[in-house]
Amino acid sequence: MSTPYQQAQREGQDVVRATILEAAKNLLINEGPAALTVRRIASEVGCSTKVIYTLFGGKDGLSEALWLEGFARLERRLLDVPSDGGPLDRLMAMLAAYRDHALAEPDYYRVMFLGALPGFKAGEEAIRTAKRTFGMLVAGVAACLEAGELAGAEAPEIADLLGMAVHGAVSLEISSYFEEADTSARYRLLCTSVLTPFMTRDGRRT
Amino acid sequence: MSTPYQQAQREGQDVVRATILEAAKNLLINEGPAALTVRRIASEVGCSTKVIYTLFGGKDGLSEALWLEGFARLERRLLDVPSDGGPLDRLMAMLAAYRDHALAEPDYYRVMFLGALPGFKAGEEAIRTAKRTFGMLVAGVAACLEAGELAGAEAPEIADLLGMAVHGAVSLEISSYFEEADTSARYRLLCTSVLTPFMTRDGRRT
DNA sequence: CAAAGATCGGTAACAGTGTTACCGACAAGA
DNA sequence: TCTTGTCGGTAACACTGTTACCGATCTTTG
Repeated sequence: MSTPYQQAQREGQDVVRATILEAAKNLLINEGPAALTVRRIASEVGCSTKVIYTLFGGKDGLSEALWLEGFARLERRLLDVPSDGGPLDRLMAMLAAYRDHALAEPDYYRVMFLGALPGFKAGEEAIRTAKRTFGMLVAGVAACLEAGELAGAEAPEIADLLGMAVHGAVSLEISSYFEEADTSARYRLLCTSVLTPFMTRDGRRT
Repeated sequence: MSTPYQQAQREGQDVVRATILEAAKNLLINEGPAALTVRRIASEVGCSTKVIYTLFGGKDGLSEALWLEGFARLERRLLDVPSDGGPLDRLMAMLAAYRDHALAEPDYYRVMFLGALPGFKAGEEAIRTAKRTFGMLVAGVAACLEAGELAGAEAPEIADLLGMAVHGAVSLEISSYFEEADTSARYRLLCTSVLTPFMTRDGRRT
């Protein structure tokens, strides 16, 4: 029960919503999370702050939209990882892609994992999305288990270990806690170290 | 060249400074980083906001004081780790103490490593303090290398790996990204996994 | 077709935040 | 004693997220 006008209006609102979100994304990437104020975004798209409140329900809604966008980008990046070679090679490539993505757009990583948007707490849909993205890592580990290149624990367990280590490495690197140049080799070393106890003779040969 | 009055005044300022810092610490632990506003702290100790600016030079100065306090607490905790057993046992105990401390006072950990105080960037002294605390971990690893319980890399390199993994585990656990109960065992598993590639036969026997 | 009702959005305000200009009170030095 | 200077309280400024008001526009009704 909706007139064509209502439908058009709703579509128009979707366009406006997308435009606002686009402005917010540019602001986040170009000037960092501190620039993400309601007034600034409104002035960027040339509307009043009220529009953001009716379309996003406040800054938290906008924060959640950016959160989801960040995970969507990460997911796209992980899906782009080629699957030449064995499952273990692919898993390592996924871990490398995770770091590359975080370093390429660190402010998204700050929004997703470092609480860069003060006061924002992820809602239900956001958490489901995060778990789905993390599931790609679990699947990568499961493939290695099936192929016999890893063994000794369940896939979620190993994926948890990888997730923790990888997150620690990336977040410290983003915060520039370390200052050495060869961070990439150290990252690879961390990943292989975590996986070593689960490597079979088959896997080690690779 | 200072009159007794000036000295007394300076000591009095030190007392006031300590009082304000105490109020800030209580506020941080009891109500979290969001409650740390200049006006709130001033009203807590019953003075004007101006005092905080003259004694700390703004909120950043107070943030840095809290940061230093957090590292001091962590350092005390790490120094309390008993040294019964071999160096590797002690290293593992230090890693466990690191997590215990972070989980016991998570808001301090948020201040130190998760940027809970928006806009605050660690200064020179703060970074030196952080490096000194991290040096305790390096020393723990070095002891293992000397005792022959670890081998295969330099102490700072292994300590970096441990630091990244441990930080990732703790920060994800604080953010309650995982929801399982047995996080302690998983943490131990992560630590041993990272160390496995560097364990000698001697170390493995323990 | 005109009038009543509803929804959207712009203006301007409110309650917060960090920060500072002003100004009175007090002690040090001439 | 009088000037000088420092310290601190008051009140403001610029900024934040958020919302009450109110005019404009569209839908529905008589």
